[in-house]
Amino acid sequence: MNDSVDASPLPDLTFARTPAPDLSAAASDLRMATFRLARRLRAQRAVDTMSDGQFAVLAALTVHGAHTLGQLADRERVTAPSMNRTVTLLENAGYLTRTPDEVDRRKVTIDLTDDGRAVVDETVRRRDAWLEEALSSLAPDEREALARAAEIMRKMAER
Amino acid sequence: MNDSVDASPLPDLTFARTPAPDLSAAASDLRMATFRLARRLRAQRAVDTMSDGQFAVLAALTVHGAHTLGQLADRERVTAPSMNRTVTLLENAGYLTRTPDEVDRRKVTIDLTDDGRAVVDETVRRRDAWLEEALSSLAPDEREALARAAEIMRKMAER
DNA sequence: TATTGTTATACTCTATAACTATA
DNA sequence: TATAGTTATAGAGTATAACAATA
Repeated sequence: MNDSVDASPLPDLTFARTPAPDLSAAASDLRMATFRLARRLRAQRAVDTMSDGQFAVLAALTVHGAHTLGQLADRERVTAPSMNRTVTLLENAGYLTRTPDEVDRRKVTIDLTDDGRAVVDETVRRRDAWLEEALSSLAPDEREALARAAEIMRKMAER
Repeated sequence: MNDSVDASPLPDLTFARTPAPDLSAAASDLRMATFRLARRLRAQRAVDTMSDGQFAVLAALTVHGAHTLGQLADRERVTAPSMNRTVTLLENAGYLTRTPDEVDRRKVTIDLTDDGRAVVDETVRRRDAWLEEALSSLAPDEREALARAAEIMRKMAER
């Protein structure tokens, strides 16, 4: 276990707020709810010996296709040596492959193996299975409220 | 900088889902929205050289008061030696104090210093300030939808 | 003996600096 | 010279095992 799945990296802080009572209470509530649900979701994973950072690489390859090392490092906002290490671990585990670029021989193309794809699929399946179960036990109008909120939250996150 | 503030530990995966189209699409949307907003919020912090794990300790002390080492380790789901190391770093940085327990002299009481409290306050202030700003630019009915959703999300996270 | 905290040691993930190969 | 990737090295965070002090 390399990863405290249900720990609290960012605890949900309930504080008395001072300015603009309506908005600030809403902000605190939304912050707490977001962190708690994210933590709960993060606890669902397919290979629980895999770190978030490793899984993020597999997921990026799934969503955006093959990358060079530098592209992966940029996307995940880590340095090239850090990404290199992560990629090496994933390569050794059989989840991805490194292939020299035929055109520019300084580059390597990194892509998922079938096993790597399976890990991503299974993790996503577990997370959404848990969420679907939770959603199915809600009232229809509650589900609708969440659907609406999800759209707004994504818009906010893009600010 | 010890911490990739805006990296993507758990990328937002958009997949074609197979079963129960309504619920599964809703689940994917909510998962994505939750992770994105959480990531965006996490990027707001007072001391950007402080890890999430260190901040979590300060926040726990703020919310729940003084702890023994064992209590902190249990709360954050790490081992006692790990927590001991984190506490030592925070103690050296001047954010908390260790005091031997007068009654049971095996124990130590760990509590915030004024500096530690200031870090927590400032981080929470920044996060909520960002959120308040974002909320204030929404339509009133959107804010209402988020408020309702926050309540439901908290309920779901407790499952 | 059991509990609480600490130290010893090791492995992962991160970084910066230096190096190799290629453009 | 500049770029892409890698290797060398070090610090932070995690763990398990062993130890010291106290109950």
